[in-house]
Amino acid sequence: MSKQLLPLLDQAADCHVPLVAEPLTAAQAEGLAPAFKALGDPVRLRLLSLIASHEGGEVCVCDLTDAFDLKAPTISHHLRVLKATGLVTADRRGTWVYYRAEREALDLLSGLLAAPAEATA
Amino acid sequence: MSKQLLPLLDQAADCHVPLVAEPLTAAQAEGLAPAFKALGDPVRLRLLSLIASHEGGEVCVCDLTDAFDLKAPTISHHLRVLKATGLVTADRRGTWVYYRAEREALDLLSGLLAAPAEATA
DNA sequence: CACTTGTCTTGATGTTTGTCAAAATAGACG
DNA sequence: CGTCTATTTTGACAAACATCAAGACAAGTG
Repeated sequence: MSKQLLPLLDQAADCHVPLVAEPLTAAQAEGLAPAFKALGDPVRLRLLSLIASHEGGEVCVCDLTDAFDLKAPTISHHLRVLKATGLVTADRRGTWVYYRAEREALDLLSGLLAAPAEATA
Repeated sequence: MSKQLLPLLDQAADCHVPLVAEPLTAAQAEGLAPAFKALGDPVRLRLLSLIASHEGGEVCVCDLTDAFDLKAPTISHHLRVLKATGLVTADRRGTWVYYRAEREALDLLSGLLAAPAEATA
């Protein structure tokens, strides 16, 4: 119920209106910026894409590590950033840890950038 | 014609498919990340929102400066970042410079995060 | 041409960030 | 319980960043 799926997006959850429609408040902007910042790194963007697009909805870290020329700690660091914003969630099952994309968070951000219903000139 | 409305989003313009649908290539991610990074700062997020939501579609820098507790050079810096990614365009008319949001760029990013047509489970 | 106002550029500074090596934790398997 | 693999945490360092003061540039006004 009061599950906190979107840690950093929480306070901003009340703005389902595109930022094109009305100016964000300073508080909303501070709540939303970390999510975009998390997407602002090529590695994290690919990580999220790999996770979100993977069949079954979840991916083992071991599979993610192989897709990059980066050491495991670096991948782990980026995953933590994504997790901190609520864009993904982690779930350990035995030896392996699986990451899953949080569509709710993606929808929030997508809607924020979308055009407001009507026109697109 | 070959107008370059989306400087940094240019190379990534060929991915109109949500990142949920299929994994981004490294090149696509590198092309897109700067745009999200530009949105990853509270000040820039508010700036974009102020510009995009303003009646008439454009805003004078002088109006933007007043909305923040920041010096003019700082605002100018953030506007330049937004401009470099193609999220906004600038246009000097006489004494004042007007900024305008580039809906094409916003649509691209929004679509990238959107769910792929069908389900939303 | 001088003066004023609006905007941007340059240079400097303290903070944040991406990356890795080394060490720590978590679980499986003898 | 010891050992092996998977993942995370810690610590360190260079690169990138946000911010400002000072100065430069643009354009309108006397």
